[in-house]
Amino acid sequence: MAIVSSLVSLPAAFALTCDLPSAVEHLASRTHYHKGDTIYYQDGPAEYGYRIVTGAARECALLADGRRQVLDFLMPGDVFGFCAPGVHRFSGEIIAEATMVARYPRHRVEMLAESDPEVARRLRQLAFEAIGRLQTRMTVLSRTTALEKVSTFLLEMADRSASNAKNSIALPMSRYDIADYLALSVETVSRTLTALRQRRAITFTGARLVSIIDRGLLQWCSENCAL
Amino acid sequence: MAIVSSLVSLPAAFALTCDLPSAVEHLASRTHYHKGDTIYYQDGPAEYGYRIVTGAARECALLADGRRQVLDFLMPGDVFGFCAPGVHRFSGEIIAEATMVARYPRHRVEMLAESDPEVARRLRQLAFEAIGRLQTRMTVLSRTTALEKVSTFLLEMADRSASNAKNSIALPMSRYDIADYLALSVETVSRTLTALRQRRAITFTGARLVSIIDRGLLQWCSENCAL
DNA sequence: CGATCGTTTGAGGTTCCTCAACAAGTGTGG
DNA sequence: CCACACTTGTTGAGGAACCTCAAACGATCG
Repeated sequence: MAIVSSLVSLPAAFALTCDLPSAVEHLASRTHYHKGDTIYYQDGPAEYGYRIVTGAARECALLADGRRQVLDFLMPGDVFGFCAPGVHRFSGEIIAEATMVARYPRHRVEMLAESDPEVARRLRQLAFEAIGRLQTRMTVLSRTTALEKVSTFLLEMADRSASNAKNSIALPMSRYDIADYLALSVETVSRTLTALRQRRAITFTGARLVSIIDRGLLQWCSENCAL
Repeated sequence: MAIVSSLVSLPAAFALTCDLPSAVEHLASRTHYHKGDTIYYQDGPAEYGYRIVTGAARECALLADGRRQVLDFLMPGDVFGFCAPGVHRFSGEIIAEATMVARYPRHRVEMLAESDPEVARRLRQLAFEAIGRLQTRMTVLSRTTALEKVSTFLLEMADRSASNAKNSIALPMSRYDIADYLALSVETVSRTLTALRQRRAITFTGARLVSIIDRGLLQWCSENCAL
């Protein structure tokens, strides 16, 4: 399995979006990955932070008994890997075909943060946002039925993925990924999607192309659950 | 319901433990709370960060349908409330009778971080630790049976609470709190604890006083699940 | 074309939730 | 002091939701 397809150090002028302060972006190098590539490995040294430029990835953990857990899906603009304490507790894996990832040497960013309050502030802000996202995710994982989980997931993806078409979702991940993200079995994810389709909350253009028909119904399902 | 029992601004010399840089501790004021008090409210303004000095608290969310979710238990030394974006997304509630909480004005701490790299670094570090804790918690919530959840919970509490007696746990929270923390029903929590007692993994000195007899068995239950 | 992967659907079993009752501890007021 | 309500914790019975096992179908790829 190819780990790194091509490593290109581009000058910062090529930056599509400057999510981080320019002083940090100057430290970045960009890599083009293919589906299935691993950016970093669980228990491997955590020397870099990352940002998705285009494409998509997942952060996942392999449990002792072989089960897999998807902790987060990473979409364009998402910054990750900065908070790892020495070693990565999870692995970062590419799920979309043409994915571009910006890489930042953590040690040098840390040094930058020591002298540049703006960098420090931005890092803090990113960490706080990550905490908020994780807390929201916890409220979804806990206390929810399959219908609530899947509905919430679709709304989340509609929000995060397409900036233009709010009701058209191109899911970059498989049903297995969704299942491991929501702590459900693949079959339950599939059945729940079918149920949502039969209730005319969504339609499928393809297996991974979802259109939201009735957003109100979807939101109702994501909160209220009981059908 | 009493919200704030007594508000005492103590000089930093009274600090029991200085978890934050002394420049930050100088901004702290300390409050003594009683069981049931609320430190801050969901959707209320987030002007302060907090640290538990003694006692225990919980951070919890009230869902639309009335269900409650405990996002975290807060034990002595735990810093929280710094990452709230303007308003608190959850409420902070005291669960132990005599609980002392240190309070830090967020705005002034932020200003301090702008000029003092050490403060900024410590805040970053705290945020990163919080992220790690949340990620661990997610792996517990997902993909686990009741036995796994409760076993993991007991081990976590044994680790966090008592510094001296590693195998004796004084749980400050009720079974309801545990249930809402693990996303289980109270009955399941109770039954699972009984099961662990019958298997001689733990014993009860009281309803909230647990002793670990067979830590290996408990760890096995927390990972392997299937009995 | 065969093989593998991803997705969907069906049947059966297990876990956990819900409803219900009971016991122990605590506080209140007569 | 005791009756009473209330809280907290435990246990039982029944049912619903979800997981597991199994099979079938379409798509992709060598």
